[in-house]
Amino acid sequence: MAHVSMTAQVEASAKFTARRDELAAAARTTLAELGYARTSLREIAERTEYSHGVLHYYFQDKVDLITHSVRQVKAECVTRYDAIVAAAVDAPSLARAFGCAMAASLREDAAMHRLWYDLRNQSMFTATFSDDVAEIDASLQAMIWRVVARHTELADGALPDPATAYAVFDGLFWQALLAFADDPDGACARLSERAEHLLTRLVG
Amino acid sequence: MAHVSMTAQVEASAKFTARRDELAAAARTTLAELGYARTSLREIAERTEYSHGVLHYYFQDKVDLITHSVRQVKAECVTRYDAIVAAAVDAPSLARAFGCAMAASLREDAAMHRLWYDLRNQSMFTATFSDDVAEIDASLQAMIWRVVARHTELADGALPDPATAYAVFDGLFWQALLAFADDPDGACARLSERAEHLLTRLVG
DNA sequence: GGCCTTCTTTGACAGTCGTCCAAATTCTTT
DNA sequence: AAAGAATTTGGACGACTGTCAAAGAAGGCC
Repeated sequence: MAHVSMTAQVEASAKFTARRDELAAAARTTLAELGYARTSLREIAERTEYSHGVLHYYFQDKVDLITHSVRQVKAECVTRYDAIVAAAVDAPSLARAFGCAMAASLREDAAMHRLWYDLRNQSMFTATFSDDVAEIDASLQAMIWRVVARHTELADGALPDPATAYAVFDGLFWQALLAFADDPDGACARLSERAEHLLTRLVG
Repeated sequence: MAHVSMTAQVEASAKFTARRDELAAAARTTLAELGYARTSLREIAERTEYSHGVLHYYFQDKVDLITHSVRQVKAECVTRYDAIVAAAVDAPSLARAFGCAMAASLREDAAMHRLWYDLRNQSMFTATFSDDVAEIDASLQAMIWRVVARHTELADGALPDPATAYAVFDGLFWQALLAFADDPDGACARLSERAEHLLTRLVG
């Protein structure tokens, strides 16, 4: 029954990693809600149906758990604008769709974006997540660059460099996220308009 | 001896606020070094010549102390580019001087900027410093706007809005600060170049 | 000198934190 | 059903936190 034992093992392993992801997702929720500074393992456990001790069964320590959470963040937002790029037929409509997509992302995933900015900030002090953060940051920059490069193709404009393009839209998004708490609708509307305008101005 | 008593009081008060500022400066140093999440009152006290108990003699509680530290940050960086604006004779030289000034600020005050971004991030979770943070943010936006508006005067270009201008240069600076840890010289050089280029492109 | 106000230290307190572990429980296999 | 492995629990630990109060030191005033 070698293959039976093997499938049992992979099933057990799959179950193990599934629960890992489940707990890491709870950690993500907690981090997004309370911020890194006030997130404790007991707070995370309270967002699950388990007790706090189980976290050390599935993760080596707190850093291991949070690292897993950080890695989950990446998958959620790295391909967000690719559909828009693929569907774009001319530069103005791409710019408009991009602005709308940014605003939608802000509206729907504000908590996750707060978490991301918080963790990215932490990486300046702890250096524990700095590798993961750098990797995600590079992915986001590449994502923005796909939008900008496509817009340049459609508009026959001048290209900025990828880093500048990312920095600019990132600054815009951060500002909108800060304003989102007070005035969600206004923040989304302004972000949409400014992102569209900035894309056309930056590469046109 | 009424006036003697009064001057004594004034001197005592001055001494009191002077020590407050001294302790708040130590808190600032600690926050910049360790980050908000790991800054404790005992860590702050270790950066002074006093013991940890004295902090509660000069400040009501931890929030009071950190609020004082945040307010100190403002005075340090709100008029940083004003001399450049006053001295500018034409648009290209203003843009160049602005880029150089940003790079210099990054090089000389990297720790303070890290602190500022960390505290601004915290304001999204705690709401304790959100008023102070918003006030400083508005001051910084006004500072950037003075640069951009002056450049527009000199170049006869189109004006963006103050919020967008601030967001764009803030994003640029944040990115440079993150890169500064690995490669200080390169980060400063790139920031200088990009800020100069972006200013001319944004308003020209 | 001694007195009184101001300032500083020290130690304690109640909580919370990450971590660990033995016991209890659930699930799987025989 | 019995036995074994895998999973979960909940309490304990030492360390650290913000806060506070009592004791002590320092300095000006009589």
